[in-house]
Amino acid sequence: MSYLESVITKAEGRCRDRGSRLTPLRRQVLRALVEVSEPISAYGLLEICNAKREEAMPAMSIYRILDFLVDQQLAHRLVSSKKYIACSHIDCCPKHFQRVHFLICDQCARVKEVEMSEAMMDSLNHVAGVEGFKLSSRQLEFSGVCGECR
Amino acid sequence: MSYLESVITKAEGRCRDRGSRLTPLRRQVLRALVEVSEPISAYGLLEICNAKREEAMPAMSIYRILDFLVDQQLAHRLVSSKKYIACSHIDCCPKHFQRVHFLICDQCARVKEVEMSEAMMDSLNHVAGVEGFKLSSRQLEFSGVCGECR
DNA sequence: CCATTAAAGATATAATGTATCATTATTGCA
DNA sequence: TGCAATAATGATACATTATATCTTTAATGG
Repeated sequence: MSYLESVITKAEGRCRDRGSRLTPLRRQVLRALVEVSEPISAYGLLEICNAKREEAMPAMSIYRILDFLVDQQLAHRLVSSKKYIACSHIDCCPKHFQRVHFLICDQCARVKEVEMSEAMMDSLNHVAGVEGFKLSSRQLEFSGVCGECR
Repeated sequence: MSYLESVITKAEGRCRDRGSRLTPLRRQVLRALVEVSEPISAYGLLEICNAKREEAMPAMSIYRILDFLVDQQLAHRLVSSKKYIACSHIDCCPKHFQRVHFLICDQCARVKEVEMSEAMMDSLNHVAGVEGFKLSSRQLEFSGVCGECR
């Protein structure tokens, strides 16, 4: 079984566990997202999907489905670049999702998911706490230059 | 002299020091941005400015001017909400700008600028470094709930 | 005062994202 | 099974955010 197929199977199981369904359309979108493997815009992904379909789906659908995939922790939305990327932990465990953050290369735009240590998150929470804020766990996006581009 | 006027005067000086000009139009936009004091979209700010003008300026102008203000470290662009806010350090020193990050309240949308300690930035750089990344100093946006909303 | 450069105006359009209502598919239950 | 309730998708329209490009006006330095 190819990596792609095993990812889809895992994803399907995870959805089922959460009481939701990875429908054929959603599966198609997820498959395309995993295949491109780099951040892609909603419309970019729509174009790829529609190229493979006889009936084009509307933009609304891709947004709905991407929302669903993010919700299911199968994909991430990168707010700084308005792009989407498949979660790099689909095929292992979903526990990473809460502490995942992103390193985004300014030059090649590639993305690396990283996990913050408890200690680091504690420090960040402390900084916020001094200002009276309670941080909600949300992903951080760091920009920089990746090893390959240096 | 009002706070607003002192801010504008400071801003003008800072621009001059950097060899650029805070033209009347740019001043008008900055003034409006300082006055609203909360994050506002480019088009929202455009509307406010145009309400005060006999001749409406085009959308292009507000984007150009906001880019300029961000460049001059007089304003910040909040990428997560696609809004702009005046830098809270216009009237003191510009040295903060490099280490400024944002706490954004999920509920009231208000924003607090915070500075990270050297130690914190070192830790973050270390995490990135392990993955081969060299972070470029860019602002981070943390979401959470502010003291007043809790 | 004129040439050069910077800023602003004008216009069009691209890219991103959402609202809403109709239709189709799925599921659970009598 | 068959039907009601719910979930997903289709279709359409439109709102919001952002940029490209060319023209005109203003400022600045010699």
